[in-house]
Amino acid sequence: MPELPEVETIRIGLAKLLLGKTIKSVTFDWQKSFPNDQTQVNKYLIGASLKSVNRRAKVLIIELSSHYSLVIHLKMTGQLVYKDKEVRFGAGHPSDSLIGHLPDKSTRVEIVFLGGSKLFFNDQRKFGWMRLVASELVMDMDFFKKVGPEPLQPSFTWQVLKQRLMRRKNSALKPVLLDQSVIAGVGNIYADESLWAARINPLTKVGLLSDRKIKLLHQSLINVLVLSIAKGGSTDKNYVNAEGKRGSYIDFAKVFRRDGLPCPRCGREIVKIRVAGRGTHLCLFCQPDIKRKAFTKKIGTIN
DNA sequence: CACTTGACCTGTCCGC
DNA sequence: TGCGGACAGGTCAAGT
Repeated sequence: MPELPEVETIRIGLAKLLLGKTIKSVTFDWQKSFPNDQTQVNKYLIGASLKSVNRRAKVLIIELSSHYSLVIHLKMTGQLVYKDKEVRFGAGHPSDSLIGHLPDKSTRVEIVFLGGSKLFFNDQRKFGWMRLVASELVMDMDFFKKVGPEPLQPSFTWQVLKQRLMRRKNSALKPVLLDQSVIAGVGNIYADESLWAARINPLTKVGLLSDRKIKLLHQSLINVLVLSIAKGGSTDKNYVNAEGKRGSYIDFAKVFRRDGLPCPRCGREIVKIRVAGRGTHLCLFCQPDIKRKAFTKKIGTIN
């Protein structure tokens, strides 16, 4: 669930809360969540201070003074929550926070800083991971070597999008948008939302897209991602920011998780289908299947 | 080689 | 109320 806007929101929060802090100790309860050996942890993590917090695609990279970095992928249910000694979660409006007492049963890694504040890596489904990697080797990790362009960089023009998409001409568009080697950071929520905004059916073959449609998709992707970052991301079930707070983008979503409700543009019912194994939300009227349209036209001609 | 399916996990929800 | 199964959806590996 954490996609580009959620990870970016966490990055901004962590940068504000963690920079300059020194790591005192680390504990973990699930080997796969943090597979480094104890020698490396003692040498490069304990005693190191935090220099910067960066993001590439859906991955966080916390650079340490030891010339090592903590590379973190939250996958679907991962959370990174900072807790200062003084901060009391549960204070404020109850709907603001999903986090109660920490650590809890989904806490996989707990990092304690000098002074007593803590960073919790929670992950219900244990798909996420955190890894200690020499900073100069981070971009050599397999994932980064093949990952596509950042959609919010100015260099991500519609022509770049077109060129990346056209490597997969025969594929349905949606799975291509989700492919991190094509574009970085887009997941299920923002794929559905940007396709709705651009009025493109998710099953449309990439090779059938006109330049006009690609320009529209390009702008829609950027609009959706920028708005979501401004709203602090989407909280569907698990996602919270570095302070344990929800994001509100889901209130602005037009189709995602809105099956059965009226399309905000035409009023017809939003449907949920399965595309490449993933739940996909769309308006069949606003996002007609190009193939089906062509077929209908052909029948019409025969008649 | 392009594309699909299964594995990794746990919690929740739905039907019987 | 319990129980099995589907579903949630990011990424890699394996299969067609």
